[in-house]
Amino acid sequence: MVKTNVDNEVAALLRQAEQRYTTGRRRLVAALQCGDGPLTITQILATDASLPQSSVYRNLTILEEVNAVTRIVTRDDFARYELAEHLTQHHHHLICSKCGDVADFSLDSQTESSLDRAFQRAAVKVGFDLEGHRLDLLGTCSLCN
Amino acid sequence: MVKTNVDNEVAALLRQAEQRYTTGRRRLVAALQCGDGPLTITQILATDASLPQSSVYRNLTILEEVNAVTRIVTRDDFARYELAEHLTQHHHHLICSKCGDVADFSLDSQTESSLDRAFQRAAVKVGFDLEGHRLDLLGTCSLCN
DNA sequence: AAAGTATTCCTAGTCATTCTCATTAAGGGA
DNA sequence: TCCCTTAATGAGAATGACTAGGAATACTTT
Repeated sequence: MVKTNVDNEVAALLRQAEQRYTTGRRRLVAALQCGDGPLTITQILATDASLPQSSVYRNLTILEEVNAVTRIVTRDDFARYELAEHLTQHHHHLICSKCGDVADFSLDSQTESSLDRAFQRAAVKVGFDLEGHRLDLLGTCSLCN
Repeated sequence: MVKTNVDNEVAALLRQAEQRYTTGRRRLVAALQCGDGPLTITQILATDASLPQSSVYRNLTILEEVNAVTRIVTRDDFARYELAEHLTQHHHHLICSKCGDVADFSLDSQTESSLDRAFQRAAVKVGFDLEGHRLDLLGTCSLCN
């Protein structure tokens, strides 16, 4: 299953950094796989009440350092976390300006690669060394309108 | 001049909301026009030392409500502010992952409009009411590499 | 099983941001 | 122009998401 693969890959990433894949970290990764978009700390704690807040913060930091998790900041005043793209797939975000929720979506690969070329051109022009991009669509989600 | 136009438009936006365009707010708008990208509170205070911190925060909030200013959150733990797009022009951001600085850039209008169409298609598919988009290029700025 | 680490998780900070409220400025009417 | 009402200011205190300290606990290796 997908879950097992992700587990294995996260375990490998942690091992490379001489970190353990403990029960708490497994539960954290499992919680992140639940939502269909990045989750806030509060949502994570709600998903798995056995996780203590301070450990969630610390382990998310470690998982981010190890490149297993990505931290996302929208306009709310708290961060959201999701599994890194190489563990899932390249995608973007739909951000609801009413409820603040964030959901995933993808563009077809043709659009995506023409985007990449345009971005690369723009970056080179100003001497910027391009590593990636971030694309968010802003509007109102289907639940809010 | 450009400056005068922006001033007039900001004044109109504030008046619509029954807010005054006071000296402090004028200085704040002037400061925002200085950088070639969104500014942090610290940068604003450095640009115009006569502005008191608490007023800058409050007035930025008001200017944002009135739609004269946009608040931007990157991965740093503090916000950046810029004049709203309708007061300047549509643009995107180059975010340096080393120093955290944010600079503006634009795509040619052809690329931009094909982007818009692709986004609209993706949004419709999931019942999302699209209002705008946000595009950031991540990498290293010319000063940092 | 014991020693040596890595990890947990409660607690107490930290710091960007927001609130409070006494003071000051702006705009309207006489 | 001079009040007069109301909005805006600004210095300091409070808030709240997040982080650091450190004693207790869980692995791992021998």
